[in-house]
Amino acid sequence: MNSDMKSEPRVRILQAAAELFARRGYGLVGVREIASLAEVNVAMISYYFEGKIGILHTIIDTFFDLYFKLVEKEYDPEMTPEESIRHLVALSIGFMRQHEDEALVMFNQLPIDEPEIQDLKVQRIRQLFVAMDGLISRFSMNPTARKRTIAILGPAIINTLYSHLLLHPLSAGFFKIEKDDLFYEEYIKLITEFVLGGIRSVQNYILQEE
Amino acid sequence: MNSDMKSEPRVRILQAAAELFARRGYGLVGVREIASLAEVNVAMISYYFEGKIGILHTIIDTFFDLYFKLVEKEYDPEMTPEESIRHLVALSIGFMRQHEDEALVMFNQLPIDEPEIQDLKVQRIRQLFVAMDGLISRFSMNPTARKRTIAILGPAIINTLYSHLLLHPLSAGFFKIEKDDLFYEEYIKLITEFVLGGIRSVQNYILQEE
Amino acid sequence: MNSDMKSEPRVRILQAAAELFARRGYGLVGVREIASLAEVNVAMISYYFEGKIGILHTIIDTFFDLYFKLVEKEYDPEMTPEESIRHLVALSIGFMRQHEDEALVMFNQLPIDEPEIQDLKVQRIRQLFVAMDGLISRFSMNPTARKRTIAILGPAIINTLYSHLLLHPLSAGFFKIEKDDLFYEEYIKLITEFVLGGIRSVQNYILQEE
Amino acid sequence: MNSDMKSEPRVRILQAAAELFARRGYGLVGVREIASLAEVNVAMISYYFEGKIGILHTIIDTFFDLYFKLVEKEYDPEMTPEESIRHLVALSIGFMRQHEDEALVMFNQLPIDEPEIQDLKVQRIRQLFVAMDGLISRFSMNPTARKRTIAILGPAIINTLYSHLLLHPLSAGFFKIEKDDLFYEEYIKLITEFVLGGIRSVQNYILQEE
DNA sequence: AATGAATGAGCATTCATTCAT
DNA sequence: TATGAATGAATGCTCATTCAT
Repeated sequence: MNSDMKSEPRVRILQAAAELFARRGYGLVGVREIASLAEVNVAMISYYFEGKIGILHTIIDTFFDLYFKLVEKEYDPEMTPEESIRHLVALSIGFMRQHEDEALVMFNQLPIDEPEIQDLKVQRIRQLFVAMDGLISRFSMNPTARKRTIAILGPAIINTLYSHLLLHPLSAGFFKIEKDDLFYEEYIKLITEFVLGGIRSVQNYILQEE
Repeated sequence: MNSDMKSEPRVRILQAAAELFARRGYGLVGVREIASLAEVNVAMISYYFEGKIGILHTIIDTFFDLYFKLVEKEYDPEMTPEESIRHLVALSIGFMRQHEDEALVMFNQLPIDEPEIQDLKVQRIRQLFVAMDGLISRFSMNPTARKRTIAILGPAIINTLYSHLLLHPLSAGFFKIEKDDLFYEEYIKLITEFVLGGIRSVQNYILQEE
Repeated sequence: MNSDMKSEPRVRILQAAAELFARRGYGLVGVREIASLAEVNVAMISYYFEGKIGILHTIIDTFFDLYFKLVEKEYDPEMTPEESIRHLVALSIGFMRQHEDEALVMFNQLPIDEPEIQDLKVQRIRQLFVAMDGLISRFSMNPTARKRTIAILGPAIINTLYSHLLLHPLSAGFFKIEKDDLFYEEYIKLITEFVLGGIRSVQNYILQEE
Repeated sequence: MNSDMKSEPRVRILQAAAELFARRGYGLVGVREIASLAEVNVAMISYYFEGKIGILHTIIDTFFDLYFKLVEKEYDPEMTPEESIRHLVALSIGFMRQHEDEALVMFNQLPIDEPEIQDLKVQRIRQLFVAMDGLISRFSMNPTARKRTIAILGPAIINTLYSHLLLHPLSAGFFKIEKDDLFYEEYIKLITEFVLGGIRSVQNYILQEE
């Protein structure tokens, strides 16, 4: 038997769905298409995930669970704020590189307002902001400044980190850049400098303002 | 009759579709839903736009046409690079505020790989990168550094500018911030500092490296 | 064109559905089967009736509307109780002969407990009992006796009237009786005597008991 | 373990199926629903009954076997015709009270024209008519009169006997009558008088006619 | 005797689009 | 322009049944 070549059906469905959702959007992908790519019977989708929406639910859930587990494991309270950010940026970009489809699904399907998914997203993004708040709080700021900063910079930084996923497929076309190890090395360096420079700049601006 | 209260059917369809596409994604929105919100007969959609995909096409096209027209009008070659960026950031954020639904459709439906749309997006995003290249070129960099910088920083900056559209609906929930004039004033200031600081930081890093 | 040969699609769907529901039960009949027999596109079923259950709803509604309209038209307050019953029995049997499929659907699909249908049935059967109460009240009985009588005899009489619809397809097989005009003439006579004799007998029994 | 509380799986399946078929109709009930209510694995249904239709087959078969066994045991050739009918009416109503679900399934699923079931029903209902013929034959009638009488009165009487099962759930709602021992005592008395009165009346009518 | 996974066919419904009016 | 009816394909899902264990 070659059954040892395939992973179990449940996992194959998740992988197939993530790939298709990322490329064509949740709404345009049919369950038959997923089942076909995953090489399972259509009925298995309802069997394992209680419907198409359940796959999306599981993808997002798993993505965040893995991410937060990773961050928790790698977090070192001894680091300086700058070291922390350098580490986190590298960590996050590496993670998104490994889970490219899932990350794209997560961010691109964000506006889907199926109630079941909406709740999940609110909860998960909140986790992200809480974590980010902990981080930024270590830069010197008064509480008010910190609140507006996190509310505005939080989304900006998250969006910056995954920018290559969203736009690079297009930009790569113009600049003939391959997304290999070398590219990611460079990407991490530049984005790290960009984010750090951006935060410092905002910090100064706020201090001046007071 | 109150028909004088309504804008013309073609426009009503575009507005209704933008709103629905932004909220629920292109694939999950049906033409009947659009027609119903626009208060037109379903057949009118094929009549005006030759199908559902034609609406998306028109939304993206119009969005970019308006944006580039605006940038062209406002661009002043006498400005210093920093002034240019300050101006462009404010301009772009203001524009996206005015065309929130259309911007969300543009960015969130990016992954849809319907060939007809894909071509359009590649062409339009290229325009964006070309414009951006012209801008960043005025910061002192050698040609190689400039290429990698634009390939990486381009997406990062674009993503930063519209970050509040994607994530703010969620972040606002946590921080109880209303998206009023005051918020946008603050948002433009901080994002401007963030982007400028980020660019300067990357510029320094590249100069050091050489 | 031969379009003048067919009745309008809405009506064809109702007729086809009544026939199939009567023969095979609501649950075993598919919308494709109905559409095929009615020679319409499947989508027309949702278009006209908002789903399969809507057809059943309409069949039951129409059946009762027609019946009550008929009874109302034919009712003559000058008749003696016995004359009234004789008239009603003949009327009802004739009506059910004309609307055989619909009557079978009505009575055989009674146990289906879809909430939307259940409500409808309760309401319609109540109408039937109210009408029956008005009739039986004219036989001499005290109020208590009348209540138990109507509660028990009501269902018995209704069931008696349509007994040939439920069981005759089978009994006819044994006795080689055709359901022609002659049969119905005989059927009406015997059932009339049966019902009248039954009511009189119960009436006597109750008077004796007191 | 509380497994000693449950009857054996085969019986649990039959009971669960009877209840569900009676309430929602054979076609609308799924095997998973039956299995779930019976607390057995779905596969057991095919194992014990060779498919869903096999359950219906068994329910009808068992219902009639028990009924005819009861009638046979209780039948007393010494009784007068009237005594026989009085006895049979009481017997039949009592039996249907005990096997309410099964009786409802039997009568309401009558129109299902699955060939396998159709044959079964024809055979069983024939048994019923034969028995009934034996009974009515003891009222004085010439052979021709007897044939039409049995063909018409047979279904009428059967339908009368189980009328409370079909319509009483609804009529009870209006008259606030509980189906307790007292109700059944009354029900048997009135239905007995109704049936006897009806038969006598038909008998007289036929004698007059000759 | 019993299970959970799997199958392929079928379900009711909705889709974007077309067409005669 | 605008409409309501109509179409055929596709939608997500559930069906009864089977099978290896």
